[in-house]
Amino acid sequence: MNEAQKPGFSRCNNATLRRAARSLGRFYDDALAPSGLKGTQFGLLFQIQISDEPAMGAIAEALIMDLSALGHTLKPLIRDGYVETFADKDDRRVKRVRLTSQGQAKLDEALKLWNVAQQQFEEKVGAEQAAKLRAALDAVADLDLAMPTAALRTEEAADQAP
Amino acid sequence: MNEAQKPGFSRCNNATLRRAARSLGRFYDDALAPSGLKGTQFGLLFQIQISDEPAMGAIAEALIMDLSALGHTLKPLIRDGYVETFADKDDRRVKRVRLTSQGQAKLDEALKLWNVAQQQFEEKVGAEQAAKLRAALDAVADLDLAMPTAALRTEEAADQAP
DNA sequence: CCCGAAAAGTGGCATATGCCACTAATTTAG
DNA sequence: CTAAATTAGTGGCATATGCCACTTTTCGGG
Repeated sequence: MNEAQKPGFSRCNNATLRRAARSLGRFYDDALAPSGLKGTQFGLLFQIQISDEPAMGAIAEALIMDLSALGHTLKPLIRDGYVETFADKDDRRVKRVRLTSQGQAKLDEALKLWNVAQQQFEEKVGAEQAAKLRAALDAVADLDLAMPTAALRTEEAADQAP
Repeated sequence: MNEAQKPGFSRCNNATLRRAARSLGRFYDDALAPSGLKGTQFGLLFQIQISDEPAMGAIAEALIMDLSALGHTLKPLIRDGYVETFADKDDRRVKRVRLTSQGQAKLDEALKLWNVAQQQFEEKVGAEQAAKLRAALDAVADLDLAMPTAALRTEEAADQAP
């Protein structure tokens, strides 16, 4: 097996990324623990806050996550009263989401904890370095990746055939 | 709210990392789909292969994942006959893991698919850039992060008080 | 040799994510 | 305007991960 053929000591970009995500995830989770929120929930609440009563699809797109996954993830937050949903006025298919006042308060509380973790992290790797890393990750996330081979034959056909 | 206090447009290192992981994860999952393995399973099988009948704890440590999580993740692979476990000769607490011949075959099969995805990715971002990114991610994963405040009072005490 | 502390896993419970099959509501052909 | 195609979500099923409470073994003193 030649060099290019095997993941060397984890040459797999995906495996490396997940490993780092697990590691950093635990750190942020620990930091946010006092608030009772997980890092993912914090991120989700924040995304909702900065958007204007976003539709579920909009959130899913922004976070590059499956729509149904978003629905699942949202449930505990709705159950705990941090978030509420309501139908769009013009398109009844669309369900919009917003923070409740309780959710806003919880987010504010978590934000303080988040700041500590974030600063701790940036202190370790350097603010500039961290910014570069985030930029690189955003670039990766927004890549237009698609398998060129068989699997997507359908899609290709759709593009090439009338 | 001042600049440093809010995650701007996702200034959260953790959120950015997870977002990228979801995105890239789907790409690799799609690529590996024909083999029936998920990206995580592929990575786990690979890790087992390059180790010498590793103990579960060793695998968990290498992948920076919770030991119990590893146990859960391993179940489907054992169920499908790709992996088998056996007790360590000297320490009955230790459970070692190895690929079955079937697992080895499956890994070889998946490796071909992985190569396509990996090359596709490196073609997009550049091999050097990808290597740098992996290095940065490994560095982040191996950071010795710990909250300085209350939560770890115990640990601090253990270090300072005899 | 016996006991309490430490180490390695297991099982249960909860969240995180995805895919697929469906349902409801819209939009677009004809 | 009506039927086909598209869009937005939901619910079910399966894997991914973590934490906590235990159980089983070891190990380190007395």
